[in-house]
Amino acid sequence: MTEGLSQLLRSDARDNRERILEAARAVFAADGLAVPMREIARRADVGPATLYRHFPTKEALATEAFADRMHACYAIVDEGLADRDPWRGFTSMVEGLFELHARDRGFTAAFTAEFPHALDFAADRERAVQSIAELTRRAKEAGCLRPDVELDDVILVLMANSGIQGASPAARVAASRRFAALVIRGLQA
Amino acid sequence: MTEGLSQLLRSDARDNRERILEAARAVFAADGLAVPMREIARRADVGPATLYRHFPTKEALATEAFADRMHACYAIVDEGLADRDPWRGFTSMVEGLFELHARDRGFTAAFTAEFPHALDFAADRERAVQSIAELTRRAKEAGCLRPDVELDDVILVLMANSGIQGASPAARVAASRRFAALVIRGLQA
DNA sequence: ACGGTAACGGACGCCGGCGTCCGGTTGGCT
DNA sequence: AGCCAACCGGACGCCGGCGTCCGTTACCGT
Repeated sequence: MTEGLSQLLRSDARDNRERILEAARAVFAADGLAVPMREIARRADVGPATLYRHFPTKEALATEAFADRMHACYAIVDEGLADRDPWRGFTSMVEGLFELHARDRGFTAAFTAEFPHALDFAADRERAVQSIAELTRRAKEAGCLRPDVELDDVILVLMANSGIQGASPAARVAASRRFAALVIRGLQA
Repeated sequence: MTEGLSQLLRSDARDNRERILEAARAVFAADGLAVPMREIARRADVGPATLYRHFPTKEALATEAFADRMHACYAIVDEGLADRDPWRGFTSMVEGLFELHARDRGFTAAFTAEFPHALDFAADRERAVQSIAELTRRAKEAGCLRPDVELDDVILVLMANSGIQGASPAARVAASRRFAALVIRGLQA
């Protein structure tokens, strides 16, 4: 869909659109979703009107900008699902998602639905959640995961991970890793 | 200090000050620290100027408003410290702090130093942190806590707990309790 | 009861973000 | 080369929060 539109766009428009998305990704990741639209426009070296023409609302911009992170999410979950060892699949999924969220502040906020009326990819998120549920079920069945752990608990720790804030992204990632180890220990049978 | 000033204040001023603090506590707990000062003034049935006269900055207001929560923090930590059983002291401390933070959104934000330049009670927090460190040391010495757990890990889970958001306070508290159980399991030897 | 003064709060100007309009520019097609 | 339409972005008006000033109110001491 994006490529389809891009083909119909004039070359300068396409360039601008791409630079806007790049700037949005960078600034969202670093500072979260609360940044002014104009700041993104500035970084993309573009006027405000151009930004608003391409993305009428911040939600639309975020949806596009986070599409790749969303795919990364799928990749992580699917990779875990593909692993023969259910427990290793489960733990790698947790670790992977934790790190992804630790690296990108804005995506974390978007994923945990801090957004006014939920992003467009709410449905996509649902799909990921179902895969996580499957992964959880398998790990539990294999006797590696404590039997009283529910899907909600996994969502819960994901939310909790988003609470880990730190000055530098590096510190966040490091803290996130330690937290992952602790959580996995707590979930293990 | 507060009572000292209150004695010197005229009766209407004292009333207003108290109503402002009450309103601030309520609205901070429910909506966090991001609420406009004027909203607090409205709820306290007071003009903006009066609010600013009593508390020149939002930081000053928050410091006063959260004083009681801070005392509750101390109480929880000291209670844990007073317990004969180091492990039970440690776990009750974790559970107590988790619940306190789950009940009050604003205090959580303030405690995890989300505030611009840290609240005045940064020193107080330091004191609490030292008590937590002592509690951690004892639990580790008793062989109940895993030996590789550091103070930072306890701080880490406290931060993580602040990431748990929910529509209703009740939901937050419930989620927080489950999280506490999970964390304690992960920390146990 | 009455004067003096502490305290109140409505009203003001400032600032920064928002979303949009329109004159100018530039890409693409003949 | 030249035209047209798509596209750009500076500039505008709006809004909401901020912090302060000053005329008015009402508390307290005599």
